[in-house]
Amino acid sequence: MPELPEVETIVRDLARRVADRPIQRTRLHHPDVLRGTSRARVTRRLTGSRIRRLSRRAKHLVLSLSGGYRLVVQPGMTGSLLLLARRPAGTARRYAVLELTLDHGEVLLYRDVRRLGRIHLLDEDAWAAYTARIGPEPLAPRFDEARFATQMQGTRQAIKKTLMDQRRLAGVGNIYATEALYLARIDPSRPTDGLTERELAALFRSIRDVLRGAVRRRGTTVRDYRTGTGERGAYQSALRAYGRAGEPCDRCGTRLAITHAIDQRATTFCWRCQR
DNA sequence: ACGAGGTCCTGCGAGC
DNA sequence: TGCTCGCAGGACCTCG
Repeated sequence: MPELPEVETIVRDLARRVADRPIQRTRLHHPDVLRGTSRARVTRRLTGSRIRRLSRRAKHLVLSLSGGYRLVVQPGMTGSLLLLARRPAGTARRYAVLELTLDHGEVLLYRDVRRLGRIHLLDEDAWAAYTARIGPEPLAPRFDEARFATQMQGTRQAIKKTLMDQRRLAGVGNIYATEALYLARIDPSRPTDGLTERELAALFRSIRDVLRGAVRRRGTTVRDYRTGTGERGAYQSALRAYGRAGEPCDRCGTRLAITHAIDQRATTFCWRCQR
């Protein structure tokens, strides 16, 4: 669910508010989200340490801790991170996965309805290996057309699937891949290695435009996504293809089509303007 | 190297 | 109203 713009929004909302604060207590309600670590290890490393900073890498939230460890949270489809004045009670406690009690009784809460999200606890070396497996950040100042073209090289799988491959490009998921291809007027099922230099350039621009626009509007809330302050994003009203199957294309009026032929994921597109 | 399909989970809306 | 079915923003795995 949360793709780059959603995770970026959460980080912008919360980074300053959690930086340099102590973790006084750790409550892990669903250890099944842990990967490569155990409840005991997580509790031991978190409790009594301090949050140095909260940042984003691709679609992942990164909590850097004193002591050199990083807690990496992949929100998956339905995860969200919230800073609360006190422990959640009643229905707010439902779906709580990890509760970190900070000072002044405030609680940093990770909740995740479907629990497809994952949590890793990584030391410096493990983090280096983890981040090395992820592709470049599309909004980084140094990321340019040439780098994008290089990342897309050497595969004939559908361009939409390549865009969503986190090893090739960081942070793009189903919504923004769909939108970027619509804006660039490229058929999502085209083999990646068949795209011209010109088409790749158009796609490079549309990816950045779409992601920047979505960050500006604090993300897309289809259902579960919430910002770091618990609000809904606003980019859903700016979507031009995703979720609009059956509606007219805003360029040519043709009804937008939907297919599940690419990686079993919903893809909306205009068969007339996307070639 | 690639595509297909299963797995992890729960909730929701559609249709009967 | 209550049931089942299919689908949902992600990522990992195996198999052929």
